[in-house]
Amino acid sequence: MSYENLNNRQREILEYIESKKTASYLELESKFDVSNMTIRRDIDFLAQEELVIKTLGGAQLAKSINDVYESPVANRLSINGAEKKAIAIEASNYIEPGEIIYLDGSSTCLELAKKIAEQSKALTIVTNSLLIHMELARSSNISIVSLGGQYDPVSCCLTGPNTEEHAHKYFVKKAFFSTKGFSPSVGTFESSAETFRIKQILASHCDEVILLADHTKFGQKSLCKVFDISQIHTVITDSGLDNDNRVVLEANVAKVITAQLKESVANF
Amino acid sequence: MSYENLNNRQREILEYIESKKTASYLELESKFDVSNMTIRRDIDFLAQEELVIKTLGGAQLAKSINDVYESPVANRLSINGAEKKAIAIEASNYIEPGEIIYLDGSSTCLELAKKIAEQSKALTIVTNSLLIHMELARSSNISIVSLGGQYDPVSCCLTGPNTEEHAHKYFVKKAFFSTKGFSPSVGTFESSAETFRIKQILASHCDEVILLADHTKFGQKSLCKVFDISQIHTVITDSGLDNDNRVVLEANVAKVITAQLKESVANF
DNA sequence: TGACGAATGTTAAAATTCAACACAAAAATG
DNA sequence: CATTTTTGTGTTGAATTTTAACATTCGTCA
Repeated sequence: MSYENLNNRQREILEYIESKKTASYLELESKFDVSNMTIRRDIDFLAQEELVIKTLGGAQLAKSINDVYESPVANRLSINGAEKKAIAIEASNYIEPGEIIYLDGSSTCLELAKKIAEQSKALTIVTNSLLIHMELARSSNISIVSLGGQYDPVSCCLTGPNTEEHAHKYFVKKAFFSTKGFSPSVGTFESSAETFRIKQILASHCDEVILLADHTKFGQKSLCKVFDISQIHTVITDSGLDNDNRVVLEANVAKVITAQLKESVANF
Repeated sequence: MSYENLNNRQREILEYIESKKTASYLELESKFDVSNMTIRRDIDFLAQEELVIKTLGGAQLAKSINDVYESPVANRLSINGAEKKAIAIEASNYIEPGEIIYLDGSSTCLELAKKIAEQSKALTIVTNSLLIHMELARSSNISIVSLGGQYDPVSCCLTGPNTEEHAHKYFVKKAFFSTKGFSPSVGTFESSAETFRIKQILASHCDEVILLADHTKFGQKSLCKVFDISQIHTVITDSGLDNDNRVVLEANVAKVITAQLKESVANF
């Protein structure tokens, strides 16, 4: 599922298919100047990973929720997929039936939304992410509240002043956020200011601010600081976190939950 | 695309593939007791309609925007599909580049949204329908504004007091509505009061109220009246409308646009 | 009835897939 | 440093699948 399994050629083949929606073996053969069999094996692999679908003389894009999912957010999904999934499982277990929850529009929260939709807890979920809304809409036990506003095609989220105003109306028990970068002594960082205010509003309208941050986020800083470390009640991370960061983290936030990663990211 | 093109066997094959996600020609051959070639041609047709994807020895489900689309609204799409498509084409031609538009959450407006997404007019579109939002999100020329609020899984729309409050903020040039029933002397009717207010608010916040009503809607009344005939500026209907209704309609609304139905619903 | 068109069945040629083996380069081992 | 092992790639031909062309059946309508 995650891109790190792919070698260069496979990655390029996937990108090519992503751009053209479909490609023939012949086409790819000459484009990459390798034998038919090699392309064939690459496609076999990509098909196993469910990234493409094999057709007669070639392959086409698989993406189950086609167009909307071809968003940058969806692509980001594949990065550190195992960590995000593990964190999403821990996070979903941390949610009690009946609770009112906010999910922000990050790829990690999208994973969490998938887990939530699979379970059948009765929940009320507030979100400004179209992708999360779509995932949750599959489950009949979930009452969904969307913050309206201007749609941002890059993040697949609703943003802008009207979203912010709408956000002021809602109060939730647990608010889940992800982040671009996280310093366990300083706080969280984002590269754009787009969703800055919405995150701030919801953080001040909840009982518990929960940060989902896999170990690769630690130490990364970015353009603007969103949350001060003192605002964060709970952090859910994965077992890949090094000890130095863990010590600082545990000193600065009230609760740390660690999702256990399986040793190998097995492809069955 | 719409189910009425399909014969019984094709419909059953599709249902079978929908339930099993994938099927082989062999499997289908014996299941329907026809020759390999017949199944093959059925699958070819279903693949042309983009309902399934051909794979080596069979086919698998295509469903582009998977699960959410299995909603009651999406199913309603297939009813009078030809009429709705024809009306949607007329309606999309009636929209000028740069305009600000409202689309309500009906199946006819969803068809219109598809047509709009296919074209590349730069538009700003306000909607409270998740399905319409998803369709429009495919096009990069469209600025989408979502009315937030409580998600209603039956209609796939956002409703409730917060949606209404949000709706008060927006003013559009043309507002497109559909309806459950329509009397050309009285007005429009809905069977539920859910979206009543939102429709009313937008109708009072636009320059032009446009009703999309295929000929089957005429004469149908229902639980509650939404628009008085005097509120409606323009009606787009199809050529299947009988003369009596047409005379009354033209006497009561300023503009009537008629979408021409093709005699046969040809498969190319 | 019989001519017509649409849907289905039959067949064989063409194309594609697949599995087995061959080979070379890179990595691991002693 | 030579060697074994592993990994990735190429080649081949048999097996399978697809395709196109033609044959047949069925129902409809003059």
